Amino acid sequence: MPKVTQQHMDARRKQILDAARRCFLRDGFHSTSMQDLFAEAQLSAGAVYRYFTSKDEMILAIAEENMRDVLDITVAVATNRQGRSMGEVMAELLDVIRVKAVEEDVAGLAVLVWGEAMRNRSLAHELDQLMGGIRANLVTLVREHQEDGGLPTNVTAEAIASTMLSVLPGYILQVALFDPAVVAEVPEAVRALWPAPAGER
Amino acid sequence: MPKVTQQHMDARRKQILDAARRCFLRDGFHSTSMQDLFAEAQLSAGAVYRYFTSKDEMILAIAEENMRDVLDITVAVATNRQGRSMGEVMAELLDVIRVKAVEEDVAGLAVLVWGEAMRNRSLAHELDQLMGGIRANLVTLVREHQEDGGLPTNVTAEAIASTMLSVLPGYILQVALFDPAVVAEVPEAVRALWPAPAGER
DNA sequence: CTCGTAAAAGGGAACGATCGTTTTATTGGC
DNA sequence: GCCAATAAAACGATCGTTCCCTTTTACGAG
Repeated sequence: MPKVTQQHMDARRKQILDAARRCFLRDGFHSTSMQDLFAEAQLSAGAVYRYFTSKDEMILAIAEENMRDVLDITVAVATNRQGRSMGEVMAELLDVIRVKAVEEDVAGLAVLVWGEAMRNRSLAHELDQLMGGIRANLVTLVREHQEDGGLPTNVTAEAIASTMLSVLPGYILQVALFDPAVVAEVPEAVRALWPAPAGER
Repeated sequence: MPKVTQQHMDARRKQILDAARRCFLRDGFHSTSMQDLFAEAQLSAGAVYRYFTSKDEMILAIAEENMRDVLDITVAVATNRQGRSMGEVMAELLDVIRVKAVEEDVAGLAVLVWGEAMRNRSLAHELDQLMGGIRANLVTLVREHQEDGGLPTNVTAEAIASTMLSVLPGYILQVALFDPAVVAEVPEAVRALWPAPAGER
């Protein structure tokens, strides 16, 4: 017989996760102490440990949430193609990521997750699946643009998609760590590098 | 009046740094304890602290060494251009990085450094300078290939170079964390995406 | 060449601090 | 008056680092 409503529990959980996000972004996963986190969440140890059994579980929850966000972004952008060139799709993807980086620090968290995946095999596996999912979305796009002449056909669609995919972490890294002005021109360049074929312009 | 030779001290320092590299790659910077490191180096605490005043100093030394390695690689590849297409230069760069990733774990260490830069502003600044240096090398290459028609001229050379630069972290991330087969085709695709202009083939 | 010596290098126990977590005590709604 | 929810103190473990003692080293004197 719960004493509080489900929505209250959900709100508490969100309150804790939001505080954890801020702490982790400020100090990194392992330099954030649980004491820091309690203070940030304005809760006691007992309260937090009622919702999460360990620090690792919180790290995992936040990492997975961030990976879901990134996948959702790419699916949304890749689905809405309607005759745009490959460069236009990629440029929009980068722009959306930049916005989400400013609003929710999606980029900074992603960089932290990469580092954590280096010493956490299951997290690395989840990251592998995330990137595999993004690549799958890109492959179908690439294939369409190979057929209409917008992309070379002497290599596989998978190879080109992997290259497009490789642009994302570099962009995310720079948005997370440096002045955004450094990569401000990249979407524009991406559009120029992979325009619509001459016949369709 | 030193009591041991300089080369002995250099050897000890290298012995410690090599052990630290292995530890950091295995457990990450902050989950590696100094005790782990003493055991890996087969030295006592007193011995290690004679060569490094703190753990952070060791992290910094290893991070800077790795950044120097990456810059050296790009300078070497970018200098040896001799009429190759932009795609060929980038493909060779990726291939060299893959080899160095297997031999010396350059890629894994780079991913760790990115994460550390998130909570260390001076390290982030050094990383910014590293990427700025790589971009500077790419800009001159891009400019040449814009002139011979191999790359579009409706965007700046800096913008295109930034895009090329963005491919590197994504490639490094995947080489460090996943099966290398995942990105095996990328160099080939890069060659196809940015070939020499038709007139020069 | 041999030995004595000063000083640096190395070993390892021990330090206080802080870690993540658990336990205990108290509160407050039903 | 019960019981979930929270707060706060306390836990043992382990952290990075320091201290002190022993060993090893280079080098000058005989």
